[in-house]
Amino acid sequence: MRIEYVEAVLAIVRLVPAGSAVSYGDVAELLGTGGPRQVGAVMSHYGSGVPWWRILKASGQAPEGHEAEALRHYVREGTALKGAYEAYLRTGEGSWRVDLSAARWAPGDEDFEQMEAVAGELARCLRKLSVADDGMSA
DNA sequence: ATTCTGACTTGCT
DNA sequence: AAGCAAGCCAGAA
Repeated sequence: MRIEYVEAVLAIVRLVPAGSAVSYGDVAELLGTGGPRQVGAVMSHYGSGVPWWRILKASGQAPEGHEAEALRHYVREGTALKGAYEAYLRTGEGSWRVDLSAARWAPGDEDFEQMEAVAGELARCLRKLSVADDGMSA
């Protein structure tokens, strides 16, 4: 995992406002590089410093192993939820999910600008690196 | 080079 | 709703 890629992912995550969320696949798409699993890998290893709970599975399920903490954030931020989350808060039992159809982040014009800047910079770095690789193999 | 693994997704049961 | 298989992208062994 290139450090440039990690930084790009984290930059996108920081743009997601409280109360909303996007899927790993969404981030990958915005980035234009890699896939959902790459984004997941970045969050797994480097996500502790950003609002990681705003990035989740396309199904709306919180990241494995962090459901309880994520739910606290959702409730505090007023993120749209569906299912028996209240019961989960009390007993730790029951299934619930983020209602992505309602909470999914809709980037504004300024957001697009920043994302484009991030994606562009990443693309530039990766292009440079691939050129270097070609040089090595030749 | 090959195989395994994973904070993923989608489609099918 | 829940489980499963396949597809997917990359890093690690």
